[in-house]
Amino acid sequence: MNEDNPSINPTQVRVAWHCTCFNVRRASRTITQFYDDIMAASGIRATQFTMLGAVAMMGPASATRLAEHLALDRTTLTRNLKVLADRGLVEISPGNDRRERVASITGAGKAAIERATPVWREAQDRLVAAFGEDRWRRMIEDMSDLAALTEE
Amino acid sequence: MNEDNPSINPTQVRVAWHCTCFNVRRASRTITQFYDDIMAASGIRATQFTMLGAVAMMGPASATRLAEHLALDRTTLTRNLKVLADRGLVEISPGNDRRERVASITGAGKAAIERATPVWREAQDRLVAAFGEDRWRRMIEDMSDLAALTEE
DNA sequence: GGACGATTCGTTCATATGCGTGTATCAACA
DNA sequence: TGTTGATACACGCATATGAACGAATCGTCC
Repeated sequence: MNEDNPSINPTQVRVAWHCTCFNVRRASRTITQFYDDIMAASGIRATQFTMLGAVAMMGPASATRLAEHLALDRTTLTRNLKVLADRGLVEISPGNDRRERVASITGAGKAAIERATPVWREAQDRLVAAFGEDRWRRMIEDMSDLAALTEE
Repeated sequence: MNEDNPSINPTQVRVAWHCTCFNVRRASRTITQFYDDIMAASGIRATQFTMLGAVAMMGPASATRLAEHLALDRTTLTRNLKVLADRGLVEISPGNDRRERVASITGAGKAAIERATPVWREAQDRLVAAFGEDRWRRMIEDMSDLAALTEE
């Protein structure tokens, strides 16, 4: 490694503040907290709400299929799912293929979704109202397209 | 908890796909990987590049000040900084106030920034080109505004 | 029916993220 | 000067994220 202590060009450093990755990660942090604060009373976080919804919607589904659908690493999904399984909100059972393990929503999981939906909606509505509905809709599409673009 | 196994309204579940939090987190994941894949050869990740840039730009700065600037929890920042400190890219030293510990960039840290900047720029340029420059610029502003809006 | 590439998954390692609790220090005030 | 509220931090707990490696299983082709 070059150790000769080169001086940093301030412009070069400052330009990093336009980094797409930094901006999207920062937004991800603040928005997650915004949702989690409002959803705290429901007992589940925004990330878990998404995961539960995916399992409920896709029915009994393998980890690989759920992961692809959420653009999430398979191992990450398995572990996030385990947190929900430990709380009895989803059930992990063997699939037809003996390699597969499929996840399905439980009664408690459905109840948790029902309970969390109003607070999720409150968070969503407050954010959309504050940001402006048209602008919000446009940004969701931008984010979705950007995810599709950078997903290999 | 309500255990009577209510049936889930498909519309209600599907609506979660419009969740701002889900969309921004998914984009965060795919974009981070996009940058990290391209930047892999440089030896530092996009998150670390941001952190190094912040330390370089803000000079010797306390964890609290850096954290506020990056909209990052202070404890998260301390630990992320430790990874860089263990590799000799930043230095943690006591500040004037004996409670404080300030971080500053090292020679190796500056060299790492210099080395990583071209590959970071390649990732950034490729993404901007693929997404469209005007649309990209607008989206960065949207994300920045949204972060400001949800940051309390 | 066995060899082999492809698929599905688990495990381990490392990083990223935030919360709660407790401790040291500081600054200001009675 | 001693107390007291505020500040800056470390540490432990829990979750979220992905890479690398390896094991089990499946399907296919000889």
